[in-house]
Amino acid sequence: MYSYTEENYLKTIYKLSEQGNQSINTNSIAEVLQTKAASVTDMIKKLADKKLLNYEKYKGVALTEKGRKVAVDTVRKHRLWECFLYDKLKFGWDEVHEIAEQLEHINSELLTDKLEEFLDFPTHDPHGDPIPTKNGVIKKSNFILLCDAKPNQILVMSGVADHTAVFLQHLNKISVVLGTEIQITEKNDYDGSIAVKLSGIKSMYFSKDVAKNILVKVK
Amino acid sequence: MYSYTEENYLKTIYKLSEQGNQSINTNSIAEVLQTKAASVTDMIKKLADKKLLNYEKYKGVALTEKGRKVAVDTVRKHRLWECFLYDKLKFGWDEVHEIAEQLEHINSELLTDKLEEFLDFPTHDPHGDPIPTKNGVIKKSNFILLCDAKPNQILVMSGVADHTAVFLQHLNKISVVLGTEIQITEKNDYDGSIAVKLSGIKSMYFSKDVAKNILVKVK
DNA sequence: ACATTTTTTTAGGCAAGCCTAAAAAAATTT
DNA sequence: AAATTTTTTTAGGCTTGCCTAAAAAAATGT
Repeated sequence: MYSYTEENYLKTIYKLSEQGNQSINTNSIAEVLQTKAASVTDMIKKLADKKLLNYEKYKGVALTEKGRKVAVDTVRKHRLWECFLYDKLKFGWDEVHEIAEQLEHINSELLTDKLEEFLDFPTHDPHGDPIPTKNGVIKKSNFILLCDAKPNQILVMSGVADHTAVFLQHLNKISVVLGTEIQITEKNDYDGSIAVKLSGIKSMYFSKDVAKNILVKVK
Repeated sequence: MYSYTEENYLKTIYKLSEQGNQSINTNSIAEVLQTKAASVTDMIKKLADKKLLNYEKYKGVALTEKGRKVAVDTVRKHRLWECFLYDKLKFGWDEVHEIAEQLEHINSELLTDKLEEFLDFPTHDPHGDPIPTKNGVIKKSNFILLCDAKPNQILVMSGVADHTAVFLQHLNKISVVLGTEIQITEKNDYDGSIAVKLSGIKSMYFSKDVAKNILVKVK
């Protein structure tokens, strides 16, 4: 239906909208997609012709409902494939993204549905991101950043704000995975670092850089 | 590494070579790939430049060892994905080919290896075709055509010569699947039809068209 | 052997998706 | 408000993979 490239543009615009930006500008799309502004303008025109987004010269773009559906479906497929790679093929959570970038473009509604069933209708991917339903509904998670959480509560590691492989590998090294219980024992205003207790046992320090990229919920 | 299109050309040339043809001509490639002879000449030149095949003007082409490896690996991935779709996602054997045509181009050696392990190292795909090993070795099956088999022996349905969805659906309808026991009770020279007994119970007739597209081995 | 048909290649062109360089519009600074 | 900077768009060009039409080579028929 839509090309690999078109789907990637739509997905990128969708994700930029989610991050609060109202209307998405050419340069930010170019940056995410590692391409040039002129190429983005070309593609934007094409997608506007196909009614996938609204575009007014020099004013940025916004997805139409049609465009949003395509984008969300691509995200859905991406996250389902990540679950498959992680749960069934035993890939690490730092390895699944790249392969899912390819798999998300496989075109078969029946395949997506059967995959979802095979995985037992997962609600979140291996990074804690919610999986859109077939109808395009995404349940907003009520996770908070670890750096914003109150001390002493028992928190459950539920997701990441930084999805890069290096960050995920760092979390592996310090044994923080989805489901790990975290209790903040001390907050340092000076550098934003925190002292934590993991699974009620292991005490350690998290730098602000780490604390601001871990999503938790109160147990 | 190689594009979707390049892999499809190599796979097509490989399959035409397997069917006995020594050197593969332009028109036959065009026919399989549903394209024009001029386009094939274009691509052949490109693949020859990349040392994936040997090409002499007007003399047809033959894969190099390098080209054969790419082709066989594509076949390997295709058949492994077919197993996944059939065994794990419960697709019918008439539905798996089309989706595997997309999945076979996913580029990750680790993924292929982990998929193979997850499927428990299958040796044959849902149509009875052998799965190449990681090193590119394909075990030649010693299956024979049902129409060439001797009467009264107990035969085991082991593969198909015709891979079209209509034929596979027809086999579904008459309850012939991989593993079904078939005994030829009568051969009719006039029209090539045969009388068979399925699983030692059900008697029925197979037309020559059916009998010549079923592969069996002697039990 | 020569004429005809078939196959293959060449030539030139098109769409998708990318690029650079230049122009135009918008935003920012002074 | 004018000048400067940044952002965006346009113009023109590239590669990949496809096409049609015409030319060239090979195969076939007489």
